[in-house]
Amino acid sequence: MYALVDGNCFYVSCERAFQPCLETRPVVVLSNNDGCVVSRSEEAKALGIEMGAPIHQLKELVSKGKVHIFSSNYALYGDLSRRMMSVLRRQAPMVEVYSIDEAFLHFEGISCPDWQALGQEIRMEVLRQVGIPTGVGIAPTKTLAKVANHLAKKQKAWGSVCVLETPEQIESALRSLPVGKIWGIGRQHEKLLLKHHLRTALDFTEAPAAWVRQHLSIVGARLQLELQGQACLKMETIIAPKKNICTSRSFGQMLSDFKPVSEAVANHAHRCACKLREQGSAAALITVFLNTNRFRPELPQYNPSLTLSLLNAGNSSLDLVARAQTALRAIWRQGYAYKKAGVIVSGIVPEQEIQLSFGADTGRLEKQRALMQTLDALRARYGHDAIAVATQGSSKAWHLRQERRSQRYSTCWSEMMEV
DNA sequence: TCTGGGGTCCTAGGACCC
DNA sequence: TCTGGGGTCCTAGGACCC
Repeated sequence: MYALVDGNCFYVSCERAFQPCLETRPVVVLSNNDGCVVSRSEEAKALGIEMGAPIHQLKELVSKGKVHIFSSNYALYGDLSRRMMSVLRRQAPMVEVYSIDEAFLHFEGISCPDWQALGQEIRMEVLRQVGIPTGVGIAPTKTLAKVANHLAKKQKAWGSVCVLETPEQIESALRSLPVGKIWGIGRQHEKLLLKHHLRTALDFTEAPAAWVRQHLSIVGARLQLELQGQACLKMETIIAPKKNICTSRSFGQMLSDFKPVSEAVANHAHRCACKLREQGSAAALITVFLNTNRFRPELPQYNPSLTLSLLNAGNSSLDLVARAQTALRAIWRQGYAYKKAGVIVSGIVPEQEIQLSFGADTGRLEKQRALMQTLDALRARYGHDAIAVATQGSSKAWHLRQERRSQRYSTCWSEMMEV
């Protein structure tokens, strides 16, 4: 059996873990730049606040003090996520961390007389040790565990745990689930399935396999088998290195001058280089892109991007920042109000397998590697911003809005809660 | 006042090889 | 009457996920 455990409105629950007085209040957490709603408490949903709603649509509720608002605090959420995962690792022989707030547990070869009780125990353990309420779905395949988890959240009477074990339980669950709610069926496929009168997960499960294969590709075929109880999706317990890495941010305000945009791009390139070194990779390609504000169609729009190759695949912050600056200068046009910039690195290879160009300056590359090791050691000891490439600047004109961030209670000495 | 930031996988089609 | 039969690699675009 597989279990899917996920944190209820995870970011909101992280905030509540340190401010229990918000337990029964409407609470939302905003995206980066305090842009739109990315997490809502049940009470906030009841007020009609939609997922993804831009904050300016909430102004009335906010001014009347009807909803508590937080900027996102990824240091806090990341840390509570790690703690939640470590509790889960003690509950099951095999754990796959699927996202910041979800994990699959696999009980291979284990027969349990009472899955419902086990689910409750897992729930209580996470709640007791981390303070995060969760929902638990247990079933014979990952996709069915997702279905069970969905039902666990909907049916409060089940105590946030739902077990689908017998064919009767599975069939009745699938009958109650709209086809678009299946994990792996998105908007486009939902539209197609509805057009062919497949309205519930059960309809989809019983559709002719050849038809599914033809219209929804191998992915849909697997999905169907999973819903029929045949496990096709494996547990992925080792984290594979990323094949693309992107760092991008909207600016706190629109920017028309080169300098602050160039500082932002330098910061993003440096972050990409750090992420590459963290996973022991190097990149052969770097892309820089800019966006004007797409929500202001009356302003001139310009959304350029340029990909450059590196002479040798690398992960040095200095090299990547320099190459990103070259790309930025090539696409930069004066006269636009820019809203966002980003850097993507791709063509990723393991650090030890870099194919050097003919006549590469290996002495210099060796020096750069040593320098980056020192830089990373300083960052580890004194914080991410302890040392920077000069091009990153210090004006911070491009920085995010973040007006309502809570304290980094669990990762920062100076922000620890005092009792 | 004023809309986020990441990722993956699959397929079709073009270009190439013998 | 009527034009072979295999392959690989790369990329763009579309679908999906959190």
